[in-house]
Amino acid sequence: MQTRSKNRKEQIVSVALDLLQVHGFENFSYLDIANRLSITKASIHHHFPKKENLGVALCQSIKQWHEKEFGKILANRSTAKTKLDTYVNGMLRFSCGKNKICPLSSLQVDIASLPPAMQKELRLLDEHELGFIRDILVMGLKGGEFSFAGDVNSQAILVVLACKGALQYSRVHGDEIFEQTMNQIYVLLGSNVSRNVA
Amino acid sequence: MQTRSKNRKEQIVSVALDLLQVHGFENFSYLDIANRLSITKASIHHHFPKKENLGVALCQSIKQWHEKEFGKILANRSTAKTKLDTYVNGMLRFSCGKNKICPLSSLQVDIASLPPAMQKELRLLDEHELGFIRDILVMGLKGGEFSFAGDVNSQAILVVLACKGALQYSRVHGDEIFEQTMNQIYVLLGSNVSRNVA
DNA sequence: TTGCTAACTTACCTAAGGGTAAGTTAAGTT
DNA sequence: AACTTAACTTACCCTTAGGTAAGTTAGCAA
Repeated sequence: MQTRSKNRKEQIVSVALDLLQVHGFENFSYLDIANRLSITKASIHHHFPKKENLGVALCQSIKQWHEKEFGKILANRSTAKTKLDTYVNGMLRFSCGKNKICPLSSLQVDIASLPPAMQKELRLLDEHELGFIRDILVMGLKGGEFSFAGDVNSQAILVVLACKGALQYSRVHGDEIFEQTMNQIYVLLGSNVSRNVA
Repeated sequence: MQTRSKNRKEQIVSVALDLLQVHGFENFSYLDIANRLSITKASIHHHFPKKENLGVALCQSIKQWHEKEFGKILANRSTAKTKLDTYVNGMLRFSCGKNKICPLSSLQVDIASLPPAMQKELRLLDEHELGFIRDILVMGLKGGEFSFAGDVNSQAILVVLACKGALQYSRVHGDEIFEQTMNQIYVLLGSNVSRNVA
């Protein structure tokens, strides 16, 4: 038998997060988690009776992580560009190592099959992240670091979409795509680069 | 019993495409398709012995559709902006009606679980689409319609990512997000709008 | 009309998924 | 040492999934 652990719940959520980023919520099973932790399926049901419970816990865990990291980034006395960079390279790339996608993207795709409780959590998560990016963009605009046309909110959405999309794409087409796309995003945020007119 | 149909294969692929866009490849079953067509599961196995076969057929069907539509758009004597618009509103939005995402996005997310044959097809599909968008951007630059900084190829990736992402996002957060994001993309492509400097 | 072929159906098999019930055992509390 | 609690395990259940085998039937061609 296995040694018991007090933080088994966290371990389960942690493994589930990893599986979520690789296979999606509907495509991993309690058995997958159990095998990785060398415990039984039923043991996971003890901590999370239904998969929906695990799913909600998963969302909340992501939220806590977001709150912590976003807080750190915003508290730092750094430029908007640096903040964005920390988000991209410190959070996105780090947590979404090779062959992983952003957990929120993963959930979004499965939205139609997710229990309502998870849908609700996901919406909150997305909005929270979006607000964070918007804050950075506003800061960058005010400080003269960024300069772009159009609405700030729309631009924030675009930046988030593009980061996630680049991650998703690079899993299929290789890592260079990510760098390339991120560079282009920075360009569009308005570093004073010469425009590409014919 | 059901009346037999010669184009059953196409019917199956067509239903599968719909299910792919709503639930993802791993999350629909032969039974789902069978029910919609009022035939049996085994009948589908007759046409597509393994699900992988159906998956490859699905990819090829998408490819044919792409080739046809891309061809039409490029042949049209219209502006680059109009071409892009036709792609977005005529193809993406049309084929990805409410609560659907782009089939390629759907497959990308599941890439880790897909059989190699499908992975290969997916890569081809992505590259084909990317080339199409790049052609439009190049045309727009040459004609003076577009004006943006940075590399054309990177910008093409960004545009594709953003469109797909907007579709994915709007399924979770409502339809307005799509319009909003698409507008912002057009702005970034360099309509001569005043820049948003503080 | 006969006969071949392809589109089916019925009836299975096996594995895996989520989930439950009841028992076991480790560890802290009094 | 006795009691309680919570972390587990074993052993199930039911349903769905992909897949197969063998038979049936519709439709076309000779």
